[in-house]
Amino acid sequence: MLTQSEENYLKIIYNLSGEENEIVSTNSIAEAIKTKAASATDMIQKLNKKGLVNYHKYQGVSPSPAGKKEALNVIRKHRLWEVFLVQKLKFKWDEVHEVAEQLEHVESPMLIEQLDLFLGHPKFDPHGDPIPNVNGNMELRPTVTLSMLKSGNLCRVISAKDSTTDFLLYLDKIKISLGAEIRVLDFFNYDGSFSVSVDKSAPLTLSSKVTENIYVEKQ
Amino acid sequence: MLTQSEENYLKIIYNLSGEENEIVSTNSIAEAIKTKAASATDMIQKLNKKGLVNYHKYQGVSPSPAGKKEALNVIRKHRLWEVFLVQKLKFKWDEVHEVAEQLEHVESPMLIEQLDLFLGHPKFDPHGDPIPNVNGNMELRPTVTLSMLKSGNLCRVISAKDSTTDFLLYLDKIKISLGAEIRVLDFFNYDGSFSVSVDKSAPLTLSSKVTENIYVEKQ
DNA sequence: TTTATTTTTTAGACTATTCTAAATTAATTA
DNA sequence: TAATTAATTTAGAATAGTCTAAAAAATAAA
Repeated sequence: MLTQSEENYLKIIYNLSGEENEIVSTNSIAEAIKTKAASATDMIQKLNKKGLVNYHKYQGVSPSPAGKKEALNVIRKHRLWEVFLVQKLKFKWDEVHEVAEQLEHVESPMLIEQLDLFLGHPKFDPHGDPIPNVNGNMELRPTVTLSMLKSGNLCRVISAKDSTTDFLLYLDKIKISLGAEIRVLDFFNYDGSFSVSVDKSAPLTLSSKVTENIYVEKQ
Repeated sequence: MLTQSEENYLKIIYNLSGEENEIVSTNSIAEAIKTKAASATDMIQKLNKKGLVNYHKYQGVSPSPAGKKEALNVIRKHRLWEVFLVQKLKFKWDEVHEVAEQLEHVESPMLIEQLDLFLGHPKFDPHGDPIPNVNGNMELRPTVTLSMLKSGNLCRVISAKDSTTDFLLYLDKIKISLGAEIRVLDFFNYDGSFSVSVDKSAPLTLSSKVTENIYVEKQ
């Protein structure tokens, strides 16, 4: 069993390390976790003793396979909770992080599996980050925007490419929320605008600037 | 801001103290929290310094108004999460406690208000315990059982009077879950059995033993 | 009411985490 | 390559919570 602090360090080391398992500096970890380098060193050494990171004094750290597995589990929990907060509890996309930081440390495999089921096994969080499955596997970030679809296509909203408050508020106003189902009704070549129906609503016109900034999953 | 440990102590002191604000012994607190009396004394003194309990050496403790308020907030969170776990994530009524013990410490007033809204402002948890509102006010435990209703009455399931696994499994089997809407279709004087419709299902016959053990809220 | 028992508190130690300040190593620059 | 700067680690202290063992107070029993 890992402590909250250990989980946080592992998650951040994994995130900073990236796909290529690059070596991460003590300072970058300390900065990301908002603590001092000395504290980071202490924890790194603790994680090293537990076999969760690869560490060589003064050289930096990278996650070990075991540490990567733990990190992915925390990330899975974090992102599932973010989906829950946005889709079910109507949080704005920029309000979820702090709460998800707490929820991710709740320990109960059953809780997470049931939450995943309840949310319909989402593949991305509200920021478009992929959600690892129980085995730690996940998809690549979404690449299909609403603007790429044709008349008649049906899709589901994954996230916003532009995550400025202005844009999120606009989406909120026109009732386009994460998980919403959008049908493309028409496309106007003249200005690139779309006519769509959101969750079976009356037709709505969206400018090309808007459709280019909405990531969707084709149905 | 209170620590998790402080919240746990306050909750337990409040629970042991009861409606009458009785004085609670150090030993009973230690036992309830599964720790040693010496540890309980330490924490009691800490809470006393913070003005959250009334304490006199060797005499025992009781919650102060401020401590009571904090305790009720934790209890509110605990019970709302229990409802969520049972109603939305399909936990069995005896599986929720451990997870709710963790979730209750997540700090975010917005989270709890939105959760409350999402659940439809439930007044009782799956064990029939009342859920305090934001001001700490709550109803008395439910007293109306399904057996007290008449033909045509509509009600919502609050909890089970009998919480043995056997009974809970039976309820599960016949699809009577917490929050389910039950309409009384008919009553048979001969054996006291009821014909009911659960969530608009086809008629179902329930023995008097069953209807007497289901707490409901009349609609 | 004195003695025995139980309860509660204190004292001192231990773990986990964090911090500051100093020491050490690595990297950069002149 | 030597000196300077930056990054990292160690040493030692602080806080929060817990524990065991011993002391003190309250309660029960003889």
